[in-house]
Amino acid sequence: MSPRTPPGKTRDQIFRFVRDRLLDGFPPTVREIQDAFGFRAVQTVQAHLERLVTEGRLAKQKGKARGYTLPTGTPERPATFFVPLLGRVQAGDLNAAIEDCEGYVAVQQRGTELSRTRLPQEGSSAHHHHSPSQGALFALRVRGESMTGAGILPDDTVIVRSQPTADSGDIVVALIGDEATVKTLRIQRNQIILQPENPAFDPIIPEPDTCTILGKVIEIRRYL
Amino acid sequence: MSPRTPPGKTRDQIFRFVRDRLLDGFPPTVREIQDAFGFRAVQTVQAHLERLVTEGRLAKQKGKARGYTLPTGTPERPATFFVPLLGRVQAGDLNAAIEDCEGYVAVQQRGTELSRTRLPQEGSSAHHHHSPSQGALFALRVRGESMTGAGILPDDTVIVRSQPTADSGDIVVALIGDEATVKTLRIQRNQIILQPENPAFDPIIPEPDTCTILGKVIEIRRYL
DNA sequence: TGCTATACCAGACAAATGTCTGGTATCATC
DNA sequence: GATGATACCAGACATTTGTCTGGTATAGCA
Repeated sequence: MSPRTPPGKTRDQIFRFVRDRLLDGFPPTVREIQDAFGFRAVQTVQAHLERLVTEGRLAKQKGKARGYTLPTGTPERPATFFVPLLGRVQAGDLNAAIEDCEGYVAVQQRGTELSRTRLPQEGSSAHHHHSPSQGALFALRVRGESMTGAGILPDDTVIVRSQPTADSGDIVVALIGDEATVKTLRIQRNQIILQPENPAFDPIIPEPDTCTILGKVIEIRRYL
Repeated sequence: MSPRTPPGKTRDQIFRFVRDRLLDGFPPTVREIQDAFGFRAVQTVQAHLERLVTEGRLAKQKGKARGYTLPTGTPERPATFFVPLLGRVQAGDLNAAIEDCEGYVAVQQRGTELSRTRLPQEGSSAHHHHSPSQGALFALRVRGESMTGAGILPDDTVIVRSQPTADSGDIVVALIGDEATVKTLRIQRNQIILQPENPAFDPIIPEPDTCTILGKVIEIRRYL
């Protein structure tokens, strides 16, 4: 029999082990934990895991292999999913651009977008299509210096939530003619103004029906 | 028998399903995939998975439950892992800050950092500690306006690679006294200067041995 | 002393899950 | 038509893995 450890200490180490494995994307089995700690009985591990669950530090799916997870919805591990990084957006055809994207970017669910939570159980249905419907996310590389005043530099990546309208003051991606552009949206007297955040650029007041709002920028990233 | 699908299409959807599940941190079983797609035979799924592996789109651990993983970072789909988001960094004790972090941020491997890949197989050993050793990543929330000129605003999140030194011109996180700060590093005549990117702030020329470079900023994020 | 809680062990059972063998059907190509 | 490739099905088997029952030992406490 292995030497006794102070109450709670082994359990704490087990928790970290499991947590690390979960963050690595590969949940451990009870026997893997057993081996890692050198226990000679599975039950030892299960007792610890059971307590970790009752303490709320872990969640489990009964009977499932590798069924331990971090409790859902905790800031410890927000849901993560992939959004397509679009190369160029041609006139209106967002669907095509999404099908034919440059790659995918990992985005984490944030507090305000609880609506589109995707639980592991729901999964993706078999014939699920990426669609730029209301609420879908995509990523876009920024061109030009028109938004430097808002801390958006050329070559930054913006994460965009598709929506046909936005509030005044939101940073949006709009399609003017054939080109997608990032600007601050201003609405004055029912008129749409696309406002650059750089004194060297002039506001754009698009003719009606020549401008489509693709969505609202919800995140900005820069890779150095 | 279900209707036939065009060659490769079903497989592509299976790949996405598996990939999404992996990013959610819970690899699927073959039977879960089977159910999700409505197949009446497990073998159907396994044939697809086998091909995905030979095509290099998936990797697997033979015989293990939920044994499918994404292959180590291809440029198309870079490896994604979670780095700790530190609350406050107290004097020198980065280890403690990492142990006691606010949460985790999903970061994708980028071209230059091939060195520190952590494979699922290596796993964590039982008594493995997170250590901010050379190359480890962590995230930090930016305070203050001293870097607005570089497009880094208050409350932005920076992703940092731990390293004890950096090149002149790099944006770094440095520990001065008790406080962690983000600045541009300048080295002139063997002297270290921490340069704000905001005319309202003065450069910091730290006394020798009162300044530790925690690491280099490799990514910046802003959530709107 | 007895009681309870904790840490751990031994061995078995049962469910989940990976793997296999052998089949049908459709499509394209020679 | 024959051939090969692909998509799919049916059912079984074997391993992995979760779960259970019953046990020892140590520590703290009334």
